[in-house]
Amino acid sequence: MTAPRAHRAAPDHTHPDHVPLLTALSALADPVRLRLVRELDGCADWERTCGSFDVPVGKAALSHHFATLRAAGLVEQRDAGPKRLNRLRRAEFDARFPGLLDLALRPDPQQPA
Amino acid sequence: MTAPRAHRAAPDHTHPDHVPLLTALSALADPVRLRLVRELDGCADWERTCGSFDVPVGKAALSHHFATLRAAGLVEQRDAGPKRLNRLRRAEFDARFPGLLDLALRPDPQQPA
DNA sequence: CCGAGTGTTCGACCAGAATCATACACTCAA
DNA sequence: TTGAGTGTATGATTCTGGTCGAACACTCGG
Repeated sequence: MTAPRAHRAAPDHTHPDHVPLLTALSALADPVRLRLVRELDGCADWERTCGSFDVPVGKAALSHHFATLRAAGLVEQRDAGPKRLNRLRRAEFDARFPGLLDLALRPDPQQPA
Repeated sequence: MTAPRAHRAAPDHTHPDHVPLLTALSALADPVRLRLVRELDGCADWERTCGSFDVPVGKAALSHHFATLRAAGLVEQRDAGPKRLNRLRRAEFDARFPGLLDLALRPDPQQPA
């Protein structure tokens, strides 16, 4: 009857509405996180697990980056078994910071990477 | 006849078009620089000298912040006697990063400062 | 009840950025 | 030519943030 009880602590999210501008800018001003956001943008919601991203850092750092993205209101996470699925908060984040996400996702002419 | 020769090295600028996205975001993701940009926005071009800004840092740090802003294509400087006048590169920067400057200048509901 | 897979937490380390105090360079006016 | 005003450069210090390795927690399938 009841939904499956969560034995694992749910990740703490911050809604974009409550995110300071400096936090949002800092979150995006990192090459690894920018790459995560961009890669996430190419996929459907709840499609990607944390470990499925092609970034040159270890598990620990990756986990930390996702925590930063959650705190900045950029990413939402949901537990699915042992994995954790991700979703880019496009609409909410864009409502709080109009145009910023578009800017981050647009290919950068000055960044050949 | 000739224009007054520059005895002082002219500050090195970077046009917004040549600024990587990460550089622009990092430049704005700092409380002091954000304040400089905002304060500069309230004034006419070439109106403010470097020392005329109300920020809680010493001269050296302030000079460094202006160098960062120049490198990010956000600010242009011109020598005027012993002083150095500043101008916010609104149009050029907005053309390169549409909406970003507006976002930085908009009052932040989550930042009571 | 294990064991593999996934992600987090902890501690430490390191690189880069921000800051300061000091010294320096330049410009203008007296 | 001197002095006040303005900004930069240098070196040292401090602090923040990104990173890793290892240990831990949780889930699911055998």
